[in-house]
Amino acid sequence: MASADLREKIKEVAVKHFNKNGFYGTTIRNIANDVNCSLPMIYYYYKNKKELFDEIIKKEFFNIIKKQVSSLTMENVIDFYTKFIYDLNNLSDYDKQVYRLGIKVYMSFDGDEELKNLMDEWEKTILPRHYQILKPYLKNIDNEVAVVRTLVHLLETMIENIVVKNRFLPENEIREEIEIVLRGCQ
Amino acid sequence: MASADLREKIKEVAVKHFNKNGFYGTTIRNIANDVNCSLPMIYYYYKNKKELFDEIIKKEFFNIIKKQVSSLTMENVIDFYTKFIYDLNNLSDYDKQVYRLGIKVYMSFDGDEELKNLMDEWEKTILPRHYQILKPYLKNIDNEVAVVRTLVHLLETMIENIVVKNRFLPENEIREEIEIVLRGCQ
DNA sequence: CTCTATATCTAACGTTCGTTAGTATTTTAT
DNA sequence: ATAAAATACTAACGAACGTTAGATATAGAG
Repeated sequence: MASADLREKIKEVAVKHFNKNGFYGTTIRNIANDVNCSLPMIYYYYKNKKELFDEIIKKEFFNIIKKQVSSLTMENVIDFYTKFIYDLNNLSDYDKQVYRLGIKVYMSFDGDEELKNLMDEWEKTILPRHYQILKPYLKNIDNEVAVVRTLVHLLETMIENIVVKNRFLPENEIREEIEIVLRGCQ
Repeated sequence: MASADLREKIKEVAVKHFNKNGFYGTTIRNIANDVNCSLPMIYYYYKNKKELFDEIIKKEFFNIIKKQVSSLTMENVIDFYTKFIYDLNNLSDYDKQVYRLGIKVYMSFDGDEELKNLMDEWEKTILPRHYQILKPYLKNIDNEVAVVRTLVHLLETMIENIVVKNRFLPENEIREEIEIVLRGCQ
């Protein structure tokens, strides 16, 4: 097997194991078994178990998040947010599992303090970003901040449904819920 | 120490450990250390680690949930749901941690298949129950089901904020968000 | 006071874990 | 073709784990 491929395959399998059994429930031996390589090969490519876990969150998870953020606003906010959520349905299995593991860490259900701090930093940027996106459409609304907060809360549950509970969310249901919160805008 | 007390204390400490480190990251030795008893005492009161974990979910968690469900509807839905969520802030530390562990299992971030099935059964009852509560107030609304679904989604995020992320949610913020979703009712 | 049941302990068993030392194989560069 | 570097393996170490055997202490009943 070509070297870079094996390194990626290890990470891919590790994501599944960390998701299913958590950091402590995952063993290097089980990963090596599923990858069909010997146990020390994991240590050839990763310093130790923690570094493997860290790389998944720090590189893979935040890559997905950054990709998502760079998706551009459309002329219609409701269309934009509907697409924003609906597109999660079509994430690759690997991306979905990485996302799921990220949420697990985000809720401090797994991972260490350092990763949790990264997540807290990330979380702080969420509300302001959506406030910027929504601002132009919130002219004739009195409780601007509450609407943004409510929408972000709603988005969070929908993301969890798709990514954590692995459910398909139909576009019309997503749109309905977003419309209920943003009804009265523009 | 009186016998029944020790049994409860073990469970109390176990909840903290399972929350912080997950099922596999929790060791009977660490629990015994924190409880200040010898290791085999855990096995005197619980068959094994799994039974200890199971009892927390099956008895403690579902007790909290059942208590919550039995809270009676008030004349005003918005008051009712605001109180429903706000009261979570005042849960005891122990109850909050038990609730948190339950959510962890609910999202299948921990626990085994059997517990996950219990959670799935529970989940099926959520939407219908809230539909019953809201029905009288949804007369002049066309998309009844979507409103109920959106509200339940919103409640879920707020519960997670209080119980999982351990944040205090002020009553006015809770009310604002519920009002946004239920605006136009009654 | 003694017997018995309950509550608690020390010590250990066998297993599995993360990790590494040491060695062999394959690829690449010259 | 051969030396060097990269990739892979077998085997093992020491530590920690879940669990239990067996002994000891405590308390209530007669």
